[in-house]
This record gives sequence, structure tokens and C-alpha cells, in this order.
Amino acid sequence: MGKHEEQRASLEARLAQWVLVQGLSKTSLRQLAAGVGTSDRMLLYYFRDKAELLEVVLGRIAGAMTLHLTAALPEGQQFAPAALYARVAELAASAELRPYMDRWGEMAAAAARTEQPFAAIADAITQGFQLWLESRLSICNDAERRDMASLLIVMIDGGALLEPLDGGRVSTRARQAMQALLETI
Amino acid sequence: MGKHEEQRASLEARLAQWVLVQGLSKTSLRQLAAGVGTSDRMLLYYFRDKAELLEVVLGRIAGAMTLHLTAALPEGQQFAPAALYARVAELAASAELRPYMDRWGEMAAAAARTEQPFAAIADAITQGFQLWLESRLSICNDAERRDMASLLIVMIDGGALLEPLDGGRVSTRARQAMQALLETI
DNA sequence: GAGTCGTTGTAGCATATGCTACATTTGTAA
DNA sequence: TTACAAATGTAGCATATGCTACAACGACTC
Repeated sequence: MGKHEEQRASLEARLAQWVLVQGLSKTSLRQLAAGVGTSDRMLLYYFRDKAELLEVVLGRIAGAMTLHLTAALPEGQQFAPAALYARVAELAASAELRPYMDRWGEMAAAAARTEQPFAAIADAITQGFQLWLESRLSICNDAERRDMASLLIVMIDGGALLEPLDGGRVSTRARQAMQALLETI
Repeated sequence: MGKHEEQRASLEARLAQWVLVQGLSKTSLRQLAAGVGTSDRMLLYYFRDKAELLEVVLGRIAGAMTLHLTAALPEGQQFAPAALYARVAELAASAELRPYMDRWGEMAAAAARTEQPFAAIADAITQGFQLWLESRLSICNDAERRDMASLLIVMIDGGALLEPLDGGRVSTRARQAMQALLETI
């Protein structure tokens, strides 16, 4: 890796950390530059434009999130829906993963407004999460497994999205009801 | 109602219609003004500032949405969770209510980013929807009814929010799974 | 040492945004 | 008709944003 690539990689890492902590609302080039101690001019030296920068940085964040998830629930183990939901919901609420969920909520939100380049990234992450869940569900029927994985996505992501509303009461109650419901299967 | 109030009411209605169709991404004062055939100057003549304008306009939209919902499912009738979910999910997908759900998704999204004044409005709407659902659920136990209403909110809103992702496949599958799950109660 | 190429700073452009100051028109009451 | 207030237009400010032109600096080769 040449010096240029090294520098850029370092920049990417610092930007990812900054965005993970600060959120997607402070992502003007000048704000990002100040956050990682450089200038907007340099950001556009290392990245073609802002879209490419965000694409790379959000990709990094998504990758790190997948690593965390997979570290907690390695591939190979399979769970009943109630168990998988409990594990993932607990994970999503943990201090370690909370920032990632928050960012994810913001991204899905931005994607809903069809802001570029969020839509494409959110799409990729969603499909990745779908597969991740499917491969950990102990359901034989393919269609049922797909549907259940999607249900879990909506519950987990929806819960994360609605978390800020009503002081978190709605998503807490929903989680309880979902848990109870899944345990009846 | 004086002439001024009339004019303002008309403005509000036109703005609400415009925002309902165009979405929350085109809400600069100049864009709004062009959309309803006036000037940004006049918007600030009838509204203190942009925040007040959005508050009023989004409130109107929320009110209209509640009217639609209540027209379809009048107060007094009560349903089992599966039936209520089916009815509301069908409604939310209907051509009539789709724009409202889209706007609601955008609002929740904006609220997640703690953009003002979206958070407060989204909060109010959420609590209203919670009560609306509770009063239509045929569940005796209060806590269970609350939890189930919140679960439905997360499923319906979460589904609406994730609707744009993966071409709508995720939310469709989730809806099927949820329907099947609720029918086992 | 001169020149070259990769890197960085400075300054700025063009556009958009919320909002305001001031002037002008319009309606209305005397 | 005149006088006054309400309503509307014009122009602009201050700031923010993505991005670019140009110059300066630095290391390295010849």
C-alpha cells in the first residue's frame, strides 16, 4: 500500500469514527474536515466528491457493525425466532452497538427521502442483514424463513427508528409484545 | 373569521396539499411558495417563521390522516390483533393513505435526526396513534393492550419506513409473517 | 542546484437558505 | 377624495454548502 493509499485509509477510518459518534446530520464537508482535523480541500483530494466519501465511510461503518454482530452470534449456530430476536434486540440495545443502530436509523430515514447516496447503501445493508438473519434461523421452509427474517428486520429496525419517539416507550412495549408473541410459536 | 384568518387558512390548506404530494424534502420557503403560488415573503407574513409553518402544516396533514383512518374504522368497533393489523396494513397500503404514510415515514426519520420541529410533532402523532389503536383492540388486560398497540405501531410504521428498501420486498415479507403470527393467537 | 511531481493552503465561485428592511400597492373608512 | 392600515413586491443580507482555480510548499531525481 503506497503512501497515498495509507493516508486515505487513515482518513477513512477517522471519518468513520467521527460519523459513527456524531451522526449523519453533521456531514457537510467542512464539518467533517474539522472533525477529523483536516480541510474540506483535502477531503476532495482523497475522494472524488462528497457522495463517494459518504459511500465509503458508511460502508466502513456497516462493515464494522456486521463484524460486531457476527462476533456475538457466529455463523453456524441457528436459533428459533424468539431466541434470535431476543439476542439481536439485546445486542442492538447494548452500548456497543447503539451508535450503529442510530446511524442505521438515520440512513434508512435518509433513504426514505431518496437522498443520494443513502438509498443504495441502505439497500445493500438491508439485504446483507436479511441474509445474516436467514442463515441463523432454524426454520426449514425457505419461504417461511425469508418471511421471518424480514419480520425481524422490520421489528428491529423499526424499533430503532421509533426509539427516539415518546421517550422510547413505544419501542420498549413493542419489544415486549413481540417477545411474548414469538415465544408462543 | 376575518379576512386575514381566511387567507391564512386557505394558505395552510394549499400548503398541506402541496407537502402531502411533494414530500418533506422540498420544504424550503421558496420552494413552498412557488408550489402554492405565492412568495416566501408572504409565507413569512402569515407565519412567524418556518418552524411554525411546518408545525401547522404537518399538524393539518396528521389530522387529515386521522380522519381517514377513523372513517375507515370508526370508534366503538373492536378487533382482535390479527384483524386490526390486517385492516390497518391494508389501509396504509391503499392509494388514498399511501402519501400520508410516506410523509409519516419522513417525519419519523427527521425526528430521529432530532431536526426541529419534527420531533415534537412526530411524538404527538405517535401518541395519538397509540391511543387510536388501543381503543380498537379487543384485549382486556391494559398492559397487554398497550404493548400490542405499540407492536402494531412498530410493524406498521417500520414497514412504511422500510418500504422503499429492496423494492418493498422486505416489508411485504414482514407483513405476511406478521399476519401469520398474529393469527396463531 | 534545477526541475518535477505529489501534496496542501488560500481564496473564491455559484447556489441555496432563512429572514429582514424598505418601498409600493391596495382596500377601506372618514 | 384623502388618509391610514393592511397586503404585497423588490432587493438584499448573512450564512452555509459543494466544489474549483491557482499558487505555494516539500521531497525527490537528474
